[in-house]
Amino acid sequence: MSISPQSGRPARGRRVTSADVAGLAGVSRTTVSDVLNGQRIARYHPATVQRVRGAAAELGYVRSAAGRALAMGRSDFIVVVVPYVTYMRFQDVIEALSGHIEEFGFSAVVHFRGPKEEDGGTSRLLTLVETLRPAGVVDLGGLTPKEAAFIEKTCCSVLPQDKPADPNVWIGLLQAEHLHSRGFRQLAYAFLSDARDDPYGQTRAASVADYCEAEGLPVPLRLHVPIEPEGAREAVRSLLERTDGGRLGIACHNDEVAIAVVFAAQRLGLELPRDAGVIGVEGGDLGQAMAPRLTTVLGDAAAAVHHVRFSLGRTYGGPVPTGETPPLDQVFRVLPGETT
Amino acid sequence: MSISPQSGRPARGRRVTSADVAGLAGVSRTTVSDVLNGQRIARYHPATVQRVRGAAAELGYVRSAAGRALAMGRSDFIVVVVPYVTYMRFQDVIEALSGHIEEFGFSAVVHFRGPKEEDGGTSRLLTLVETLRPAGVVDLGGLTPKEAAFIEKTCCSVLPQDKPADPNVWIGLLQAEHLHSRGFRQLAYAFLSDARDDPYGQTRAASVADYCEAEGLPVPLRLHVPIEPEGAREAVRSLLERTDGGRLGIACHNDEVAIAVVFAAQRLGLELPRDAGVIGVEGGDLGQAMAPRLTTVLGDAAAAVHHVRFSLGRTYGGPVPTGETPPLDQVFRVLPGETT
DNA sequence: TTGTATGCGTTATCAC
DNA sequence: GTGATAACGCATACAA
Repeated sequence: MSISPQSGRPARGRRVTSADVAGLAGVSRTTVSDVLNGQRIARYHPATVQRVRGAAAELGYVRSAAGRALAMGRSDFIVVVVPYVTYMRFQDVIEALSGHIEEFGFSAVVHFRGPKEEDGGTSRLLTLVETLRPAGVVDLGGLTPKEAAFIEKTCCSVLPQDKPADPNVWIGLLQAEHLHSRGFRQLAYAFLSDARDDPYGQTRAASVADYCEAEGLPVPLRLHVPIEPEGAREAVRSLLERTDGGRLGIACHNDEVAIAVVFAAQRLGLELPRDAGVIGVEGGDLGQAMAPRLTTVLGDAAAAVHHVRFSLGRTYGGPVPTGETPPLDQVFRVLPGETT
Repeated sequence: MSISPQSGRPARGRRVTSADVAGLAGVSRTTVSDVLNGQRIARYHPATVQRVRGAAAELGYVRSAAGRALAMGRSDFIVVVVPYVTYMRFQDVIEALSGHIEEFGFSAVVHFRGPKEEDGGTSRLLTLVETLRPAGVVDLGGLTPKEAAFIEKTCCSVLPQDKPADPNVWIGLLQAEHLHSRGFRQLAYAFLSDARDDPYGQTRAASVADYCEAEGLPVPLRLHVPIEPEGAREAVRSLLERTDGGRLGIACHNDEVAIAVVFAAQRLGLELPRDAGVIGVEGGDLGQAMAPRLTTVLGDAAAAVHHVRFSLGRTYGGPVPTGETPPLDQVFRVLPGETT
């Protein structure tokens, strides 16, 4: 049994351990652990606390994730699962989410899902989760119920637990509502024609369909639009052939698709919004910078993930977040342009 | 001291450990470790190897990252550092990178840098690195030399070690070259006007400037373009005031900026490419779907990060990757549109 | 209020 | 060829 250094600095090259801090501060490792975790800080003499903190700072001590995870049975990481979708304003979401997660003392680990990577017991995600034993998993969509159940059972909670009105439902609704309010009765949903599975698009399209049914509008048409002039024109043309010639309101998967549709329609001799209406989503300012200005659904990334903060607070009992979760109708709103 | 289960299945609820596998297979933990890591597999009896593997599979055993990291001194994670830039085709890069990383048996942990988050000893990144003790760090740009040195010193290697011709240099060069070849002699670089620090933009602008100097062109102008109609128009107008009226070639930070510039120029009565030229970058197909079709620099995300695969192979001595790293002029190329 | 002993799951060293 | 044992760094129940 080697003698742990009871005083002085640890040998250079070795990583600083809590024993080193304890040695420098002249206390036990237990004390160091308690103080640095703010566990039972009240019980210790203030001077002791200061000594420990000073020693830790002086040595540049930082807890080992490995040791901690091993002892506690789970790590301080929270895995953020990003579905396999093309999502323009994506970094903003991650940024906001990371902020919330770190506020609770965790570190965000972003995991991008691959194409058609479901179940199969041995998916990358499941392996990561079993390997890393994270404190939690934040689902940005695309997690199958089976997977979620598996994760919950084997290791940790999946947030948000209470599916709080999927934002995609709201987005589809806003798009349909807006188009209808502008006098479009025959609606269509434009998917991004792409290898991606697009769980978001499915939900939004379904939401549009629900709106139409509720309002007594015809069943919405569907089209798949590639981001490329000829393909987009083809898609729109084939769409027009399927209509009775009435004014068509097209809800698009994102602003990229919307832009492709707008120019395809123009090339086909349609005039917007006289002959057809187009609305995008994701509030890229991009659509606003071009002509015609694109009508779109503007989203506040930070607000959109705000409810995760509540889930975190509830699950990990940290400081209760202040402020209310913004209602969805404040998170997303229609930004009227010149295409509807 | 509790008796470890020497046979039978482990208690339900407990996680499966290598001792469980050892028990079921009737061997020691050492053997399990060796076999499952393919360490000295030749020395063991084939039947033993099979028994161990079978037991592991049956129990659904998966190594604990924590235990492994603790014993080895470092984890099997590789941190991918994403700079604080808006990067349209960003998911593709991460995807390709993750693929490479997992090919070597590591897991990718994507870390997004925040705004103005440099040095300061206690940055999020440095904490993560010291906490997680990753096997390596992949720098997508934005890591200061000081930070890189610190990381290399305290824990692990930073890839790619041999800065292989920064792609951004190449991008700037391509843009400048193309504009020049279309007869534009007075160039300008359009930054994205945004809170982001934009290490990419700086490099690209510098590259454009270098080209101009080498070719005897006037020093390129600079402008900052917000993605929004009025602001963009203002930026372009103020740019025009600073020129002698000659044809202006504008290299843009990305396609978003380029689109904003194109429409701003149109609104100011300029006709492209007669009065001015605009070239974007990032090869969003987006620019191709609109009118006028945008001239842009098309990039192959997978190819762009291919050199990281080599760095990985060199550093971790895994299977030597096959195929050559594609030269930069195959990774990026100009896609001519109607704006130059 | 502080120290001691033990376990977490893995890998490495060495004895058999 | 295979097995026992000692770290690795931290947290925690328990003894003092």
